[in-house]
Formats: sequence, C-alpha cells, structure tokens
Amino acid sequence: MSEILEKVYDPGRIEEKWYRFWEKHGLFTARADGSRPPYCIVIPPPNITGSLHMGHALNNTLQDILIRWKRMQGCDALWMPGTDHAGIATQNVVERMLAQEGADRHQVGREAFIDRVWRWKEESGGMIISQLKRLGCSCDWSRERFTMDEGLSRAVREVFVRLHEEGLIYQGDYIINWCPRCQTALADLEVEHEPKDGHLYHIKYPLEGREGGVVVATTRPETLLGDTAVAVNPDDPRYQGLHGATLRLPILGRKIPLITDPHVSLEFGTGALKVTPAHDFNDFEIARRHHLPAVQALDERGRMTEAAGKYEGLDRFACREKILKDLKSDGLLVKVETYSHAVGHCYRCRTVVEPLISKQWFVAVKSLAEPALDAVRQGRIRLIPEAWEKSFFDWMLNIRDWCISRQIWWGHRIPAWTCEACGRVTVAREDPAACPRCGDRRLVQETDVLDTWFSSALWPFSTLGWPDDTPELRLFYPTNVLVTAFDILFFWVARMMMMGLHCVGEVPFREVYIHALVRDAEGQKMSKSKGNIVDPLELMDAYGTDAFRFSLAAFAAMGRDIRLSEERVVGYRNFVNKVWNASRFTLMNLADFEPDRPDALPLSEVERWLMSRLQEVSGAVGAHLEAYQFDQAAHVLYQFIWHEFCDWYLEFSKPALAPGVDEVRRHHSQRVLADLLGAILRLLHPFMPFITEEIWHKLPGAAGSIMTAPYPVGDPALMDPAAEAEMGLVMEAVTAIRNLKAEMNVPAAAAVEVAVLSDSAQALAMLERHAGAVRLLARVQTLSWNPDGGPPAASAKAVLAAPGGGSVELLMPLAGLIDFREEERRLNREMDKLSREMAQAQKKLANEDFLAKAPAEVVAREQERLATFTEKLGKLKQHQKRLRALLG
RNA sequence: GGGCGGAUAGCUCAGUUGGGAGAGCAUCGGCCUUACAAGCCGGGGGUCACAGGUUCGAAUCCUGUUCCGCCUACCA
Repeated sequence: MSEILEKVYDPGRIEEKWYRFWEKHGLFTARADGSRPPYCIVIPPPNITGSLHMGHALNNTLQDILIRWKRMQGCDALWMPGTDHAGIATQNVVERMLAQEGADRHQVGREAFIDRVWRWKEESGGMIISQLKRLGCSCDWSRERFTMDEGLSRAVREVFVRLHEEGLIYQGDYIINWCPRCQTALADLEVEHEPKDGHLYHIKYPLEGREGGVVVATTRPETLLGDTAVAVNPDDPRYQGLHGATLRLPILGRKIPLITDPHVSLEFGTGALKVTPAHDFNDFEIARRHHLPAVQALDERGRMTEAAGKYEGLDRFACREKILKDLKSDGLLVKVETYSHAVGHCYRCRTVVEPLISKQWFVAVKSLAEPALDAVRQGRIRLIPEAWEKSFFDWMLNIRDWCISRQIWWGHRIPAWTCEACGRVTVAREDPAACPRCGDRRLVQETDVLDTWFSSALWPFSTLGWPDDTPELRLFYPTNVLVTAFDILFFWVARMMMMGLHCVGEVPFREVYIHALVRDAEGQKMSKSKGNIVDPLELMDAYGTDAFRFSLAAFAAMGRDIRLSEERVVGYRNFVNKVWNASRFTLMNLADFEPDRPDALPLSEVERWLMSRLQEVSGAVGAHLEAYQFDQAAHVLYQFIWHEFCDWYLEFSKPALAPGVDEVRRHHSQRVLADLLGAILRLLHPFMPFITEEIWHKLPGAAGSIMTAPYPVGDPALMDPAAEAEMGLVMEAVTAIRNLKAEMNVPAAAAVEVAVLSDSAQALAMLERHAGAVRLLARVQTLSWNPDGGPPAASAKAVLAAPGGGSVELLMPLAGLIDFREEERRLNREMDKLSREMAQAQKKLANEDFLAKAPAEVVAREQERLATFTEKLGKLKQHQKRLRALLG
C-alpha cells in the first residue's frame, strides 16, 4: 500500500509553505471594487513594542475565523491590519536603551530622539506582524497601516483642528494625573487603582488666637504643606462654633481658614478635611467653589517644592516620613490608624501617580458621547454579549473630559503654535509661517504630543483613507464587526464610536464582539511579574498552529474568562491528527479514483444519513459563527467529524470501498467520500487553515486554494429524517451488541450469534438491510431473524425501541461463553435504571395539573417515553424470569 | 460605595426562548479490528453552592445568603 500521507501529522513543515503560497497568490488582498458584498474588520492594532501574547492570539484567531469564513462565502473580505505607535511604551523602550548608553533623551535632543525611535521601529517593531503571520492571519498586508504614518497623521491633524474649531478641544490649567517617572500627564483611564495598606494619620491644626485645634485625617500627610484650608460639613455639630475660624498650618505656621462644604462627610475620619487644591481632585473642586488659592508643594518629579520650606527637594515619600517625625515631636500627630485605600498607578510603569495642576489639552467629550450612546440605544451598534451595554452606558453617562496632551516626544505633535510677539495660539492643518493676528514669524510649536488613543480612535476610518473620499472608505465603512476584549472597551471602543460618528457621520462598526480574557490554568491574569505567561508561540511549536487555533475557538465561550489548559490543547492536537488520519484513509482509497468518470448509482442509505447530518452540521456551524458562538461551532465540528464521520461513516464505507469486489459501487463510494471530505475540509478551514489547505491540494477533484472554495451551507433538500432514523437504529443495535459482549466479558473477537426479535416489521427490515454492517461492526458471526421457536433462554438480552413504535430485542446466547449470574447482575442494573426513569414519567403523568396545563406535545412525549420504558422493562423482566428458571 | 459575572462529574467547562443533566480530560475494563495507540470498543461517576418563592414542571425565572473573580468610584 502506498503511503500517501505520513502516519502522524507534522505541522511544522506545512504551515510556512502555505502561508507563503497564500501571500504569493494575493489571496488576502481585498478587491475593493464593489463586485462582491463587502465584509470588513479592522484589527485592534497591536503596539509596536509588543510581542504576541495569548490575548492577541485569541483575538486574532477569532477575527481570522470570521474573515476566512466570509471570504469563502463569497464576500470581498478586508481584514485591515496595522500597528499602533504606543507613545509612552515605545518612548520608554528607547529611553531605556539610551540609559544603557549613559545618555538621556534631553542630551540627544528631540529630533535625534525621534529618529532613534523610528530606527528602533524599523528594526524591532515588526515582530508582532510576523507572529500574526505565524498564527495564519489572513490580513490584507498590502494595506497595512501604522498610526504614525503619513496618511494617518493627516487624519489626526484634521480631527484635532476640526474639534478645536468646534470648541470641543480646549487648553487650560486643570488638575490632572501625572506620572512622575514618565514625566507626562495621563488620562483618568490610564490610572490603575490598586488597594494598598496605608495609614490614616490624624493631625491637629491649632486654632489661631484661641485654645485648641481641629484634627484632620489624611493618608498623605506630606500634602499638608500645600493646604490652603480645612473644610467641615456645614451641618456638623462638632464644628458649629468654628466656621470661619483661622487655623495655623502645622510646621509652616501658615494661616488658613476653616470653611464649610457639603462635600465633606460627617462619618469619615474626624469630619474635618484638609484642602490641598494642587494635589487632590476633590480639593481642587472645593477650592474652585471657595476661590481658594492653590499651593504647589510637589513638583513634576514628585519632589517637594520651595513652598514646602525646609523640606524642599525631598522625595514625596521621604518627606512623608520626615513630616510625621516632626509632627510627632510637635505633639500634633494625634492618632495613626491602619487603613487600606486605593492608590493610583501609572498603567505603563506602575509608578504612583501624582495629581498636579497643569496646563493641558482636553477634549470636551459630553457632546460626543451622546450620539454614541444613541447609536447603541437604537441598535445601530450592537454589543455582543449585550450585558456589556450596561457598563458602556454607565461609563458614557459619567464621562469626564479627556486629557489628550502628553509631555513626551514620540507621537503626533499637537498642531498649535504660539506667537512669541502677541501670544496668540494658532491651531492649523498646515504649519503656519506667520501669526495670523500680528504677522510675526516667530511661532513656537506646542511641544506636547497627543495621547496614542487619540489616533487609535480614528483607526476604523483613517486606515480606509479618511479624510480623503476613497473607494475603500465608501465600500467598507462602516466596518462589520470589531472584535476585542473588554479591557479596552472604554479606552478604545467608546472613543472610536465618538470619533467615527462625529467625523464621518456614521458608526465605525455595526457590531462589537467582546470576547473573554485569557488567564492561566489557575485563573490568574497572565503577567510578566507573576511569571505565569504562557507563550502562544511555544504552544504553536509544540502542537501546531491549527490545533492551537482550534483550541482558542473552542475556549471562546461568551462572557467568561478563559483558563488556558494545555491538556485541552493536547486534546485538540489529537483531533487535528484524527482529521489527518481520516484524510489519509480517504486518500489511500482514492489513489485510483477517476473524478471525471460518471457515477450512475444513487446515494445509499448510509450516505444519505451522513449527507443529512452534514447539512445539519453545516447549518449549525454557520448559525453559530453568525452569533459569534465560536465554541459551539468548534464543538459541533468536533463531534460530527470524530464521532459520526470517523467512528461510523468510515467504518460503514469500508466494505463498499474494498477493491476488486464491485468496481461500480467502489467508484461511487470513492466519489461520495471525496465529496464528504472536501466539505469537511472546507467547514474546518477557517479554524484550521493549514492542514485543510495541505489535504485539499491532494484531494482529487479539488481545485485552487481552499481559501476560495465555497463554504458549505446546509441544504434542506438533502435532509433525510428517514435515513437518520434507520441508521440510528442500526448504530444503536451495534452499540447494544458491543455492550453485551463487553459487559459479559465476551472477547470482542469471539464469534457470537445474535438473534433479533421484533414485533416491528419495519425495524426488522431496517436491520436486515444493514445486516452486513451490523455483523462487521459488532463482530457477530451469524444473525437470525425472529427464529422459529425463539432463542435459547440462556442468553444475554438488550432491548431497543423501534423507530415506529414497538421494540427490538437482541439476544446473545451465553452457553459456553460466560456465567449466567453475570447476566443476572447486569440485568438488575439495567432494570433499576429503567425503573427509576419510569417512576419519574409515571409521576408526571399521574399529575392532573400536568396533563391539563402542559403543552400537548410535552405530554405526548412523556407518554411515549413511558410506553418505551414499560415495553423495555417488560421484555427484560420476562428474560429475567426465564433466566432464573434456568438457574434453578 | 455602586455595578457586573461566576459557583453543574475528580479537573476544565458547555447547557440559546423553563419540559428527558452534556463534552473534553482524568478514571475503570477490554482491544495492535489492514486511517489513526495522538488510536479503537465498552463502563462508572453529578442533591446543577445554600435557603426560600413563582410554576403542572426550575440547572434555567424571582428574592435572600455564602464564597470567588472583575469593573468602576472624588469619604480624605
């Protein structure tokens, strides 16, 4: 026998070959000519600093499944790829490189630094792209974009200027989150709050001109150096006589007022709140209400300023210790409690962020949020699963202005120029040569750059060519679906909605499929610091990309975290190997197949059964993909291919495929087998692109790439309930006989006789038609049909329900094979089980309310069940009686 | 503080309108049956977290409790 395929599938060789083939033949490239229905997904652009992690692998596998599926359905499928310049993260990477050389960016200078970043990007920034290719992603690389490339930068500038003209972008001094390490402002979202065990310090502020004082409670004693008031609730009885009093700030002795503000809680701490407008968000608001001055006690590096007096130059945490010591010696530290509270950290570098007052650029998002809210409310954008809508609404309704300026160099520089002569700020699409107000040519451009998410927010239309009116934009916008994890729902998805609606006037995507987060096998979020990262590339190396992708799809149940278990990947690797071997079997049997030779035979019963199942499975896979139920789609395919096609169909087909017996029948079976395998490969292709392409090219009659072959859809005309019923009975009979043998400890290979008894002529006819298959698969030597005089009493018996009513009894004579007592024990077990189920059904049917109120079909089904149980049990009882008589 | 999600077989998890508890792995027993030992055949295993309620009927809907996870928030 000629070895067409290796015995075990070896993915390594094949994957690279086919990816090159696809790229070479331009199979990923969208036509964008309107000749086919468009289907478009924009990739969530990975950071250029990143390398492929599990989140990427899942996210992109799901997108590729959708894109390959739609492409096979005949759509002009565009998967728009690209990367994100990741301002802070990328700058950090290059700064670290400089630090190793003993330099910093200020020594190098802005221009040279940016050159350096570009150089780094060219050398190392493409890693994730090659990793996506390794994963099999069928992105249209001919259209790959980068947030800092020329076209996208133009889109960024256009949007900035437009929003500024509309008064939706403004500049001003406000309190913002500041990262003292990255040296830049952060948006609220970029601050991650972590619970931290700290202390609540009770500090006494002495009253000016009278005895006593007011005790405040704070977690950050060092900020008292910037206090400009103490506030109490106006209704707090403890402080009624003190409103308007003057207090002396500890250590510095500065005089500050005691004010009242309803914001202050009566319950918390002492009811007295120290007000530090320059270093606390609430205090900033209070100060605005009361026109209090702000004293900046901390600088941009987190060190104390000269306003801190003798503490000037100290680091904020060192200062805290020093101040506590000084307060103690002054007798002003009244009490220290342990206290757990949330502390904000920079999402890029984990440094504790510092609220600071600073001049920054902001987007007024309220008016942008409203249309996005409406789009979701009206269903023009659908969030899937829907449960996310609530979070989305909550966030959008409480949205605060978005701080978009960053004090870094790598990014889109804000297109604003200040005139050195008259101070006028000009915001323009083109770099201005002179001040439009006074004509002076001494213009200084804003040094800040924009938040990376500002350019990401434009991604669905900037990548399609906006602000130009391109064919791509016309054809593919709005895109069909955005596939993402929930952790960037606010960061990115919401902002794309706002920008898309505002700039293009239409939603950026019609659906948002929000998938789970990948965690490790213990359910922990993967992170470098925990050391629990599972590298997707290692899994691909070990088990093959197809197995890995199929695993991810199978894991992707909606609305739940995924725990990555390597054992399951092994399981799906085995499935891939099963597909390989079923193909190997098929191809071995097709070695002499002539695809063009006519085949006059109609489909056999077995073939009609599997064809029927194939239609149902095809329909189900399509419906599941349509609903983003990737796990269900994978599961349906797995069950069908392994447990119906391989376990049963291939076994059934063996006799007809035997060479030299009936060549006409053999040729017919070959043709059907080739068709079936072709359909299975096509169904699997979006999940397992590599192995399916490899086998497709060896399959007689298959032409071109499987990528362009039509995806099977269920054809109702090929559904065949009669064939399904018939084969159902046959398979049940085979299983029942195998079961009798196994339970009776009869060797599987033993030549046994089986007598079939039935009151159903139809059932008998069905089994007789497939007698050969039953004998082969159940390993029975002879079958007898309703034998005269009945079968011997000394038998093991199984009872099946016949499809049209009645029953089928299978009797296997035990004489000389086993101990009858074993059969008695087995019978008891079986009868116990049946009795339990029967009692359940009887109880239901005895309930008059059930008969009266349950739908007729439910009642009928229950009656049918009861009848079946009763019949089976009766037959088994009778058998038991005869057996007992025999045993004495 | 507010919100969301989860608790189903030893493990990891499905279970879409309420109507016969499932899969994979693990486990036990038997098989080199000429595609596959990464395999084949067969078996065992669950008070669906707990307590109430609605219903003829609840893993599924409602209320409450416990435990776990996440998001979000201006009580310092």
